Amino acid sequence: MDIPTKYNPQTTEDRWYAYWLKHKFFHSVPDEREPYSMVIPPPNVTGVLHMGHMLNNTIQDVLVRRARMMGKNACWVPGTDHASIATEAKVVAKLKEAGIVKGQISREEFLRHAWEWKEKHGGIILEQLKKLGASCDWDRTRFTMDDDMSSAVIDTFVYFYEKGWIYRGVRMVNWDPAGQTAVSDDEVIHKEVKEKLYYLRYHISEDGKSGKDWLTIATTRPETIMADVAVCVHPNDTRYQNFVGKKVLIPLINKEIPIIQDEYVRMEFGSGCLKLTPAHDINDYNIGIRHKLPVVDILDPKGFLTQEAQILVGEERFVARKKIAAMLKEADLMVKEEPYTTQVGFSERTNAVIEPRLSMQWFMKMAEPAKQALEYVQTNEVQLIPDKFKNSYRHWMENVRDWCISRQLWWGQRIPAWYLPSGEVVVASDVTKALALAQKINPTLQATDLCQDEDVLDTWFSSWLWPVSVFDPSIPGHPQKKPNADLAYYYPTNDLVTAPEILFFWVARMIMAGHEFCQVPPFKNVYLTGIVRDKLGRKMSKSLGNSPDPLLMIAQNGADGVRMGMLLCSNAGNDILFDESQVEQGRNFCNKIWNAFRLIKGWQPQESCTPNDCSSQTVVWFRQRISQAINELNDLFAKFRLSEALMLLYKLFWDDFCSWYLEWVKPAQGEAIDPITHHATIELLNDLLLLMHPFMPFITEELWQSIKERKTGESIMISLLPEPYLFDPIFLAQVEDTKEAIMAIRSIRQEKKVSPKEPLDLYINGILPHSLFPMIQKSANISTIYSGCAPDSSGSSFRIGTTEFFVPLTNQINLQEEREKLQEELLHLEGFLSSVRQKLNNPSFVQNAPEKVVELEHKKERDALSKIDAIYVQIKSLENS
RNA sequence: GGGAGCUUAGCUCAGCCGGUUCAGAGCGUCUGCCUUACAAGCAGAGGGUCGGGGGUUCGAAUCCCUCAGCUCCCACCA
Repeated sequence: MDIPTKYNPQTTEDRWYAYWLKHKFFHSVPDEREPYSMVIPPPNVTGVLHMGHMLNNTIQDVLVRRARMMGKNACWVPGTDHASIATEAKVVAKLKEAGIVKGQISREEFLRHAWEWKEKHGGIILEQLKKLGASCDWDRTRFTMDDDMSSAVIDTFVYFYEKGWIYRGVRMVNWDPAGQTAVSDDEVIHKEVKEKLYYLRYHISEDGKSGKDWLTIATTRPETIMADVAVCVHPNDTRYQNFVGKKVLIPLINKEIPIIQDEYVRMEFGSGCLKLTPAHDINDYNIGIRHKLPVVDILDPKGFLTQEAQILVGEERFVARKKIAAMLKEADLMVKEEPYTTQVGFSERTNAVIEPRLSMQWFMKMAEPAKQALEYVQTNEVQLIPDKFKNSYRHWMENVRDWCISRQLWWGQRIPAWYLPSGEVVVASDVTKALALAQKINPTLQATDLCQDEDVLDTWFSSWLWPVSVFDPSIPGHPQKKPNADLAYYYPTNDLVTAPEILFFWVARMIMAGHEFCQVPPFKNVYLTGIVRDKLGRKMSKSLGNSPDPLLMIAQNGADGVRMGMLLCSNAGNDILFDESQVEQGRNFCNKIWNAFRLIKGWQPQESCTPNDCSSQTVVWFRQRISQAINELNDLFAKFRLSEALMLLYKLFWDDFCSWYLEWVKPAQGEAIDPITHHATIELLNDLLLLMHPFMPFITEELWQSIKERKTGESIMISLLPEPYLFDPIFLAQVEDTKEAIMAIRSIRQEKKVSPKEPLDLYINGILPHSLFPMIQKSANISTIYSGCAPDSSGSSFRIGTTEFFVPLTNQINLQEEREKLQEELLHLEGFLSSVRQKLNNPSFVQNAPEKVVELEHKKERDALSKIDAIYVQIKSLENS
């Protein structure tokens, strides 16, 4: 036999993936079967596979492969997201390297570069998914900026605008000075930052001149004082009563601003005086509105100080902060500075510090859609797994704010709004329609008079359509239209696998869009994975360098091993602490499967052989065992407990099949196997491979193809999972007792230093069926098994349930030791008995506990008594010998 | 500041609508083995007063209260 002793994934994986592709096994078209559909959470088009993707997509692949093997028409739609900010940032950086500045080229030119970049790097991540074994329907690959997908986005915008849910307004937004765009609240990450709290001296103005009195004002942002429009104190603050109505001078620029009162101010914070800077702080902005204060904006979109600032013009905001601090000190206007820890918002995409900024943006009203999206989850029409996320989902949906959907970028769907010279705006899906609308306002207008909005839409404004538009992009914006065959068949999808961090801004919004355009939510189950962390619990990140390279890992351990390593430690909703040694376990398991195959492959059945008692009983047992396991598996899958399902298969294969089944049916050295057992074994291995295939697609295909003659075009991945036979739980439990007996005898051998090669006798007194004796004989090397009580001779005894076992041993026995062991067991049993009796003698127990529980205690009592008797007999016989 | 969750063996976790001798699994550890598929292996073994304290109950890892530690989400406190 020339099969290598180690499984080599490299030689098989690419071959089988190509085979699957060639035969279009991943491809799905609507037919009469029950559909099973799923859409991939589209990764960033320019992204690279990381561990989070690995976990996420492994889970999806397991679900989809299993559904396919259950006879369903499985369709897993892949694709990528245009990721407007992230991609635009990358393209800008790339252009910069080539000496091209974004602001100096036209929008069209920039987009040409962006598309070029997308074409070049766009498919990488999808190619990587193939290495993992992902069985996506690649013919359906979508991109959120495909023409028809973009049309869907535009039509959706027009639809909601006409419905009155989209509006335009000046608001304080989260401004990303690096990306130079507004971002939504969800894209702002708050981090704790150690900063300084500066206490500044604002002199009271005496006719525009610096008076002798002054107020101390605490701020973390001294560079914004030039934008101050007032100083604010609490109405109840007696310290400052006298100053209210007076004016102070802004330090350095000596601009006069009023001292006002507002209850927002916290008297105990800082000095109790708050400087109001409406242009650069949301709270100040709101107070400003209440008091009808002006707005002075001193920052440009890039975060540099403007002419308005009068001083430090052209300085970057953080540079300006340092410089102004020095200037204030110099001018003796700095009372003190102290360390201060505060929350600062960072842009998720560019990591720049978010600048609150007033600007004209487009918003979508969320109150209405959120109500419906909440209800679907509350009623479990959309089931969150695990459901602990329901609470925070509800909290978010009940406190949802309007969604800022415009982005000051070029890469994305451009907002379909056109401005008239008069400043009025019309919204339509294209310029022709826009002109028609405009001409209703002013009939003399020409297309050239219209000016389209420069902004694009938030990426999520396209992603929320994903489960609809991948099937039928003509439906978003047109709910009255008849859906095409794909949408009618595949929608709603079954499961969605994604990360909890995008539960709100993606999952919830998909539910909203699905409801609006298809009247039903886009999926039934949402499986929320955890975050992949390293074994120290740190989030895996590029900067920490603690993320292993997934492709390298696959190359070293095989995709099956990696998939298994990921899944073994991942429960829905729990973060996974990933350690590469887990992948080793997966690799080892592949090797185990491989070697089981080697053994079976090496057997040469001989027609003249007939099954012995041990083999036939073993086959009967394992058929039932596998059936029991199938039932358990179905249950675990129904609850999405994938790692437990995998563990069950791991133990079923390694322990039950390899350690017990194969050892029991294995012919003695030099002997041949009988054809019946041989055939049964191949069938059982076949079933095991089928069951494992969703988790470990490659090795199972490789072996499935080799254990039997297969025709071209056949594949394990399109085969049906085995159906369970009837099984007898009592019989299965008896086999478990049999295994325990064998282990006990092995343990005695080890303890008494009796070689496994030396045959022993065994006495069994109890209910174990004789049909199982051959298994004990074979695995424990027992020459004869006697039924009945132990003889009066030296030896070692043990009990399993109420069955007694006795192994006669001649010289090896230390009577003293044996007696002590029995005494110890006796003591334990008596203690147990007394605790049981205590319960039974307690009237309130007997009265209150369910009958079943009381009866159980009685059984415990009887069993304990019988065991105790047996031990007494044993001790007595020890003394006699 | 508000909300959610976690704490069980050296590690990762299951058990938690109270009641099977219930204290479990995998990995790791220790001991003995190159035993005719596999040393990426085989056979054995050890290991936890279920975070601390209190309560409810005939009975608590499981329910309640409290304290401690950790994590995540949300939030406009200069």
